[in-house]
Amino acid sequence: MAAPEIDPRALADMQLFRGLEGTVLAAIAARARVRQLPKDLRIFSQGDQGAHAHAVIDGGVRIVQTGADGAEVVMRFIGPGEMFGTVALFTDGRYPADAITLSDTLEASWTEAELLQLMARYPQIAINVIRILGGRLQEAQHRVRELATQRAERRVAHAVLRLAQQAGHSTVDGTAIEFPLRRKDVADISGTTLHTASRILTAWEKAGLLLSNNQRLIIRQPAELRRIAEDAVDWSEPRM
Amino acid sequence: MAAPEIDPRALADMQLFRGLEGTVLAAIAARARVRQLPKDLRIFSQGDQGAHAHAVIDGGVRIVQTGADGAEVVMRFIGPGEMFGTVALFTDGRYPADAITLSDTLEASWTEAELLQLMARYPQIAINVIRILGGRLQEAQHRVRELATQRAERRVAHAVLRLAQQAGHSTVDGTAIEFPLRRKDVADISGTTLHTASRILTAWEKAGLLLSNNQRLIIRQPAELRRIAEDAVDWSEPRM
DNA sequence: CGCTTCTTTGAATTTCGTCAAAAGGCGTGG
DNA sequence: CCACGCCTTTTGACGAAATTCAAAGAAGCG
Repeated sequence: MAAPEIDPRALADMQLFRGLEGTVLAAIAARARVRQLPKDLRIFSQGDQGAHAHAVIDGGVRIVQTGADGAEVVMRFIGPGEMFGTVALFTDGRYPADAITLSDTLEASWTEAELLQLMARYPQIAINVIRILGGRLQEAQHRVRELATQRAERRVAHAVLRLAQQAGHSTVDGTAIEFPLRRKDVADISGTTLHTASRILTAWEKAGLLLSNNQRLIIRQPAELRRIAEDAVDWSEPRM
Repeated sequence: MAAPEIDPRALADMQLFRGLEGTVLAAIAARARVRQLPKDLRIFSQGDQGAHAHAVIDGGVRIVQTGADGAEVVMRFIGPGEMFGTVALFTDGRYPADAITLSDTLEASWTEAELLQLMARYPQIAINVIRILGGRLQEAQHRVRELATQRAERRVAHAVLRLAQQAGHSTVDGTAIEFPLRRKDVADISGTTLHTASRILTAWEKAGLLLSNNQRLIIRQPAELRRIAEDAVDWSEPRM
């Protein structure tokens, strides 16, 4: 197991500390709380008080929001080098979603107060936070537009492509998505139901666009998927 | 009409400059570019380069994103004291949406470089920006969940309530929303069509929940609207 | 007063969620 | 090694919600 210490060079790759010098990074690393976490651990829960700034060094985290009615939406998957828990910073300090590890994960975190001190001393950090939040906001707005205007099939196509881009690696068969994805996960990212997601993915598999095996997705024809995401092709029709 | 000068006290009410002293505010006001803009003016367009930090002093602005297919979504309405154009800050400098005045509007803006200098000198400003972006992100995520899981009527209810909270002022009849809202605007914030929005609002008006006159909305029974937003009451049914 | 923009309303159509049920996989424990 | 149970996936049928199509009124503005 990794000891709770951290290589400052790992920080250099993080968006949060981009543009800082080595000595500064070392100071920041010294202040970090670093933890090795098991798979399926809940790092924080929706409504929890006491916001920290978190970052994934290795592994992955799923951010899920649950509504009063129990409906779940996956807000985001966090990979190495990305920060999370940012929304609550400097506001009411309550996390707006659950964060759960996708696999064994090495995580660093800082308290709000620490981050505040760091930002006061190194304004570049504040700029970085602003940049990160701006990017997330842009992404969220993009999703809002998708959900508001596009049909389920297109949204699923977008979601799969996004995942492939974010966490895909090439194999002989095509681009494989690293982590296991249940149909329900796909549905919860795409804003549809388990059933609709299943129908769509099955149709695509029959059409040879992708492979689905044991919760692993492999994209075989990204170009076609992109056509579906952008144009209006209906692959759910029987095809021979 | 207002000359292109600005009362520092107006800045004190802005989220962006909260917590700053009067002398500082005066300095910031001196650097601002202030413009009186006519109704329906496009302040910036999706894809434009050269991001500024903008703020509405008086009036209102509609932020609209348009997809490749021409579908429009209203990302947000900006009222007095709110900033906009924030997403593009410190990233690629390209605005991700159009900004159009809802009525005659007094607007202040600062270049990215100016804001950078101000933040370096007054770190509180950076904190404020982070807080604003965090809030916006939270709101966007909330909308994602809404769109992914709720029916049109509920979404419209939420949208109206949000607007009332954001830009409502009390009148004898109820809470009036400051800026003019076409049915299409309501539809585009709620993620539905002009027609559905019209049907829903008309039903509510018949039920006495709100008044709609000349693109002005007045909420008469916010409690009932909140019931619709949270519970599952169907006010579109004929009722006598 | 005519034109443009906005709103309302009806009817047909479609997508998608809901209900229901069965089949497939995988691991555990007998 | 097989049986059992749990979780996941598939599939069909149905219905409801909402978009689409169509058209007519209403209201503001020049």
